[in-house]
Amino acid sequence: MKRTTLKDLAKSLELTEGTVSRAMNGYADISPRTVERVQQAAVMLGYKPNQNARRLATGVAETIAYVIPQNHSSLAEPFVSQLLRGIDDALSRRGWDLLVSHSRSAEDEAEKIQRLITSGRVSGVLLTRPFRNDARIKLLQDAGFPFVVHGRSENSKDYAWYDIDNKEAIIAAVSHLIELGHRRIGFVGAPLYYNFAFQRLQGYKAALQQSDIQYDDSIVEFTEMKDDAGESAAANQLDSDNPPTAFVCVSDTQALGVLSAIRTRGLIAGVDISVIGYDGLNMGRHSNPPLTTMAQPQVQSGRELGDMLLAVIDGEDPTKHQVLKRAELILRNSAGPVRDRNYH
Amino acid sequence: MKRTTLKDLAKSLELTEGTVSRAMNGYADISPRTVERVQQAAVMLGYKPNQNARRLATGVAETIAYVIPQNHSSLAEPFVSQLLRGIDDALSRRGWDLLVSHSRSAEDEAEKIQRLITSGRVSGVLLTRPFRNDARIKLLQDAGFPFVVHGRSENSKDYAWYDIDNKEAIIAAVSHLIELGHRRIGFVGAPLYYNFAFQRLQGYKAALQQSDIQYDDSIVEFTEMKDDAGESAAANQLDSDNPPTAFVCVSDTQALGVLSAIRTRGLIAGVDISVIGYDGLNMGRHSNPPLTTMAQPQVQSGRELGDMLLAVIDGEDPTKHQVLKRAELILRNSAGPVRDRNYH
DNA sequence: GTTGATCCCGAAAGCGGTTTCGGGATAGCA
DNA sequence: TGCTATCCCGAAACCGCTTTCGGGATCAAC
Repeated sequence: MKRTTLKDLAKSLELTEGTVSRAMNGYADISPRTVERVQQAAVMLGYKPNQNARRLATGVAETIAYVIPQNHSSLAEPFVSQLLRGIDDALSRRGWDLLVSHSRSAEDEAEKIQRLITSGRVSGVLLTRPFRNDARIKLLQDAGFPFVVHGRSENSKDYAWYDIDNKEAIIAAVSHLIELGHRRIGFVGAPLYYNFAFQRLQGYKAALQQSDIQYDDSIVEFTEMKDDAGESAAANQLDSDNPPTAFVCVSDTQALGVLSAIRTRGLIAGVDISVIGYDGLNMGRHSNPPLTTMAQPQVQSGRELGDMLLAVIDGEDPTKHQVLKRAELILRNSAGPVRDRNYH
Repeated sequence: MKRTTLKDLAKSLELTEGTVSRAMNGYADISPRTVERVQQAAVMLGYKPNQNARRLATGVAETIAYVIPQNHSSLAEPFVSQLLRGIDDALSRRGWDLLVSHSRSAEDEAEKIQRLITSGRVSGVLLTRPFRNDARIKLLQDAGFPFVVHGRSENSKDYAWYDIDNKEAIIAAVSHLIELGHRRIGFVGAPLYYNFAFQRLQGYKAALQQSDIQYDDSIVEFTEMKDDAGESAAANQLDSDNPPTAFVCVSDTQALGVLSAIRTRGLIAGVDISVIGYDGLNMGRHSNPPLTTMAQPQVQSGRELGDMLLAVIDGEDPTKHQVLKRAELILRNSAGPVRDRNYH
């Protein structure tokens, strides 16, 4: 099962390894005839360059890493898969590889990144779910290592990122509810050290302000991004003296929990209580009722993220690669006109 | 941003590169004192071995590839992510890397596998969704390359695999329906070139036979594993003259589509028509109604798959690594007692 | 027929590790 | 003290490919 190596190929062609190598890599100083011969022999002998040798020699790993944070809640994970597909699309156009790495904790993640970049295994890193103040980003910056962030931290002017306008998206969601007549709108948020969570909260506040609605922290909560957490958050508010008539959530996962809480209480989401999620997960089409949500195409995101990272690795100015997308409101059935409070 | 290399380390310790290398790799011919010194210096200087060099020298890639087939339907993808986490768990105990590779078609996949194994990038391959007669498996076998399959092909005695007992699982599902009084049970299957699809069909037939129910191919369909496909399959049957009172599906994805079809017709799943899915996706908890399904823990599967592959790479006999698990019936609300046909 | 430029290719030095081999220094024993 | 066994480490080859450098052939031009 010995692989055919460059040496074998060279020998069979009565050429030098160096010459063959240059022929395969499109150097100009090789005659077309020789190139032709080499390529034919290569397919004949089934020659595939040993990537490890090539990477060692060139110093480029031709691999990028996608680092998945510890607490990606299980229900949110469909989009990880979609994203991966998109990234792989972008990379495979160049024949690059995609490494995925899970982390157990924030420190673990920093540690893993450190190892990844100093061990020469990857030539770039894709970060996700940045904190407002993110040590990983600082680490990559200090190391001068190519990276792009899916999302952005508070100070995002110096690196490449791809994000959706979180604030604007939540404003759209809340406005939609307001147009439906809702004035008491609960907010199911995420921990504020996530910058997206912070931004979405800003959006919530801004939207209320636009309509002269008083911000009331008794109906805003910050929970884990899990269905259970969303459910209990909603439960608290629904059981209170002055429950909201609608919820906006920062994730579909939590929104599904909210739907459960509503259903459990004999109420009908979209009729008695409105709910808007965030992520546009496909599965929201099958929830009870189907979930109105803020969406963004994940495969496409992955593709763009991959291309961006490639560009940055090629030496392009990271700050030239900062793209902000808009989320789209997907109307399904979980949000409807406000209804007079005839329950409770 | 120059990395510290083995040479640097050796120089600073006034030792040879070879000696330092052996010290770091736990060779016996290095005095404990020297090992100690080396290790300290290593952390001092932040030395991390260059993986490409190491891989070139040792000939082992310390990386395994997970090859995701083209048509993993989007709704089934949550479990890909879970699986990846499990695999990564297993690998990271050794510090190995996980490469994921998507393929666009069956040929593309064979091509990618070929490249992966001959380019020295990986030391093992994880296959999934095998066909009854799978060219990829043959390719890997012929190459003598370490691999393990998630699932198995028709002839599975010669390689390592991890599978759930598909036939038994469907028997359990169908039997459950039969116990609930159903006798006319539709089957929403998948293309039979997938071996799991074939096995599940076998289970369906066997279960019917056990209860002396005639197999009726007018209520069995083989569709893509997508929600839409499930929906239209169910639609056909529901709109027929003699519709089934229950469905068993080979995936949750399809089952969700079936639920839609039922709902669309003003019927209530779990009351008017029963449905059982397959996969145990978490999202089934939030469908309408929550989906009764055959489940299997995916993270755990990933972990075991990873460990198995590692073992095979270590040279263990692949045929010693064939594990068959049982799926578990998760009772939710989409399957209930048969009801008199008072609709239609 | 020289001269210079041009075209191709050979030679060789890495890239950063691993691993075998052999021998000097030390220890053990007589 | 002398001899052998043991312990450590240095030396060097090697993994397979890339890339710079230099020079022999070839060709055009004078």
